[in-house]
Amino acid sequence: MSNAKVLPLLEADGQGVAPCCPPLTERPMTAEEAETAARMFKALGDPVRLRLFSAVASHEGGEACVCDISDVGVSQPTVSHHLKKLKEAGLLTSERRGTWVYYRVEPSVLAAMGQLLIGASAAA
Amino acid sequence: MSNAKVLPLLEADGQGVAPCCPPLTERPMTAEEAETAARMFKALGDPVRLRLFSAVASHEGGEACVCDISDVGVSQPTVSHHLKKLKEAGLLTSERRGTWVYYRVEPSVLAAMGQLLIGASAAA
DNA sequence: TGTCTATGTTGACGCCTATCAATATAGATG
DNA sequence: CATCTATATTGATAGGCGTCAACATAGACA
Repeated sequence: MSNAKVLPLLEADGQGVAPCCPPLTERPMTAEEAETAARMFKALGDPVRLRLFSAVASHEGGEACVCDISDVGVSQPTVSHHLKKLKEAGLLTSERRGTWVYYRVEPSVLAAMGQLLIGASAAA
Repeated sequence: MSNAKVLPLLEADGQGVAPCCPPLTERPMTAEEAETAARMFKALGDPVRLRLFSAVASHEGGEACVCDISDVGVSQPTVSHHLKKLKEAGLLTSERRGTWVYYRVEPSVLAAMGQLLIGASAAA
């Protein structure tokens, strides 16, 4: 039941997800939209988290065990802390398989963020 | 001489600009790449800054006077502070025209950030 | 059950930052 | 020059956050 919650940037939409906000350039964001979207940008606003996220996103299958990505120059508790933040921001999901925990990036989240910045582009 | 400096995410490339980093999903980012890119995400990671940025980006001509966008629920010094941060992050440039100061968004920055998230997409 | 490995949690510490009031600066205009 | 408006800077304060050591938890395996 680790990942039952809905991603902050996205809203449940049947079986898929839909972006929360219009592109940045379309109209001024409302306070609520900004609150939601900023949470995600904030999550990527730390160099260590960005490296962890990139490590997961670029790993084969779009998922990686913590042990595969934890070589980022900080202590193990700090890695765990950052992965938790990325999870809370809706950027990663996790699943335990035996001894290891695997983190996975939701492709639609990347697409939604991209649309936020650019406008029309690839959908998940 | 307000905007002589080069944008952090981009590198000077003749008269244009080129992205600093490969897409997040291509390979794990290096520490340096992450440091650079995180600075920009961090700048957008505050709700007030995100609203200010969106207000400028969505304004006609891609630029706006401070007086046009400062209705975001915080004091005038705070608005000024956030605009400065966005400028330091390379997301906005500013120019004084008479009594007013106009902020402008660099389109290539949006494209670069989008590429970082999605991969191939629109170039400036 | 005991032990080992992998990962998460807690508590503490120091730094960063968002915010505001007060003040300063720049340009326009009288 | 005096004054008004628009924007920036300064200084102070409170809360957030990144980091680590110490400890806790969860599976695997003997």
